[in-house]
Amino acid sequence: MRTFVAIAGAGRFGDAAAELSITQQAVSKRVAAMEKDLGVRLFTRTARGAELTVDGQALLPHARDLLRAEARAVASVRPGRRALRVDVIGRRLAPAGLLRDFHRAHPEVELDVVTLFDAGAAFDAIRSGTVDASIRAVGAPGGQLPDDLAAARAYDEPIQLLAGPYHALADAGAVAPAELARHRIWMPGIVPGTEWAAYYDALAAAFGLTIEVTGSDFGAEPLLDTLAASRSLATFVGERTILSWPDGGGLRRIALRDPAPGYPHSLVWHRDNPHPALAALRDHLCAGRYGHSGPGAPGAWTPDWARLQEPGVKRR
Amino acid sequence: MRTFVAIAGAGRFGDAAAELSITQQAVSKRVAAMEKDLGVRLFTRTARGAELTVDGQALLPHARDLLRAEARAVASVRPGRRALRVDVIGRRLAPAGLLRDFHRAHPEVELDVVTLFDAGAAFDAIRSGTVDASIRAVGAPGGQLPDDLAAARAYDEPIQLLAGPYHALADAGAVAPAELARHRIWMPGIVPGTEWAAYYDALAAAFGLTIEVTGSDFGAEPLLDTLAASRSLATFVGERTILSWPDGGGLRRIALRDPAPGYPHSLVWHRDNPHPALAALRDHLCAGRYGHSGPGAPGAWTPDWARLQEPGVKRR
DNA sequence: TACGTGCACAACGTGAGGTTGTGGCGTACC
DNA sequence: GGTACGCCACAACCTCACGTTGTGCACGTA
Repeated sequence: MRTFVAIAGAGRFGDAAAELSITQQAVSKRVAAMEKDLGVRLFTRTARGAELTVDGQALLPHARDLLRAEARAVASVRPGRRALRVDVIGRRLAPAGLLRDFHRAHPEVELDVVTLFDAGAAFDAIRSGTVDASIRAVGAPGGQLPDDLAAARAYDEPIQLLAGPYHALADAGAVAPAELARHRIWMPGIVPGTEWAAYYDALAAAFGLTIEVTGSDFGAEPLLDTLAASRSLATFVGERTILSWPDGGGLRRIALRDPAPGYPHSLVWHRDNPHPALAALRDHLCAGRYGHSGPGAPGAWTPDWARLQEPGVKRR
Repeated sequence: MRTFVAIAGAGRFGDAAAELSITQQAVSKRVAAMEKDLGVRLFTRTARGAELTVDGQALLPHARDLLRAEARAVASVRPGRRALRVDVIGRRLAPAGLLRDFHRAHPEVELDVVTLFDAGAAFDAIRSGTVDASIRAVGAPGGQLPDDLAAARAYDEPIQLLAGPYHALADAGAVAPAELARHRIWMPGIVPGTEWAAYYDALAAAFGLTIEVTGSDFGAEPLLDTLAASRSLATFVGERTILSWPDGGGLRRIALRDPAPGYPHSLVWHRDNPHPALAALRDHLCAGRYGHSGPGAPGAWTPDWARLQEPGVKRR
């Protein structure tokens, strides 16, 4: 393809060969092979050089696209001056949605999204420069932020109850967290020691809930399947979580009020990271575009340990 | 890249090897070569298979893009069921703009734009199935449409006068064609026998103009350069023509009125072409979205030979 | 007609990339 | 904790894809 584009630009096999630092004969062979593979003639050979055929004209923009895609692919892993690389806790969860918003707002910023195993791996990756930022809850006991990293609250995601159509609360417009003490909350697959576990531990302690984490995590589909059929089981889900459920299956999201628990997503980055796009991301996420009200705000609730990354709170 | 994507999907070198019909060792070598080329590790090898590193995760979507681009490139020249291929007379002229509009309105339609040498080549290409349609003026003497082709008027593009800031008409809001008999109109590079030549011949005859076609065509830039500095020279330009002029250079477009000459762009296609997107293109272009008023319409002018492709006019 | 220009074909050599065979390492299982 | 298994890496070998040089042919031009 590179040869093809070079010839189309140069107009002569020989010039393209010089550009590619190979012989004219090699260019001729490459074109012959390509034309044989594709089954069409790409150039008309004239006495003054080579001109694109109709098929060649049609192919040319696609060939350029291909080369651009290759350049982007290589650039995405080039150390130094690569695209902004951000870790999210899951591709269907709110942080990925925030990044999609950012990408829509700043289409010029090259963005790569990755998913690391846990907060420790994320912090290590940020400190080593492997990734530029992470969006996750920070401050949980046992998962302290290293000193050379900085964090700022981006989004307190309202937590909702997810229940099937036969559940007692199925038709409730909203429910208070304390009211859930009388119901079964089931969240299989929550790994102890993670920030998720710390958040739901704090939530359970604050409102006297019992959250069952028993059962292996077979993935989202069996969980939703079970929920849809159950009269007593419900689970928590973030407002912006995308459910991989074909048609909804009768599952409903029930808002929590009085207070409304929020999951505290923060942007984490290295204090010394000079990546220009990082500032743009920080501005986008932490400029109050996504609401976060803090634990003291009326009607909202977040864990105590999450308050450090709120605006205006200085660490140390 | 294909190997890389296959491994990322399969999770194991061996499975990817089976998928690609090569040995596991070959896959291992490909990955090793790729990692050496890029200078980064793409997979972490575990006892249960291979997992993507952060760099691998960042690369994966770009690798998929690359494969998609390759598939599109190959498909663009595949005989049978390829993208809709339309010939335009120039990439900066109105027909290309119409196709951009169409692409915006129907982003799902794969569209390839090519440029053929003249009407004869275009008709041959359409009849042979090499291209699906052409947008050009048809009906000019000597360039009759073959019987197996059909054409429909798409757009009567208003013709404007293009003049520099020192030209006598520079500050005229609009001018009548007949008034231009007293001025020099210069259009170098108009090839005799083309539809362009036929159109401007008809225009000159209708309003008593003298159009100078002397001088070789050195491209658009020298022409515009000369125009910008001239007190007496002006040229005709289509309303939607994109001028490759850095800052306008003081050039101004002066509308023509009483009557307003229009250049009659028609869509040409083969009567038997079953390409599904062709119907969509025809609907888009010929549904009156772009005005065309015909030679008899008050205030407008097109050559007599252009009337056959107007709506409601049956051929033969 | 002779010459210059530009692509194609032929013969040839080298190395990229495939194969088979084998070894090391981590995990799981008894 | 020994052992068996699964999976990837290394080594040796082979082959053919692809580059090279040399030459021929077609076309346009002086």
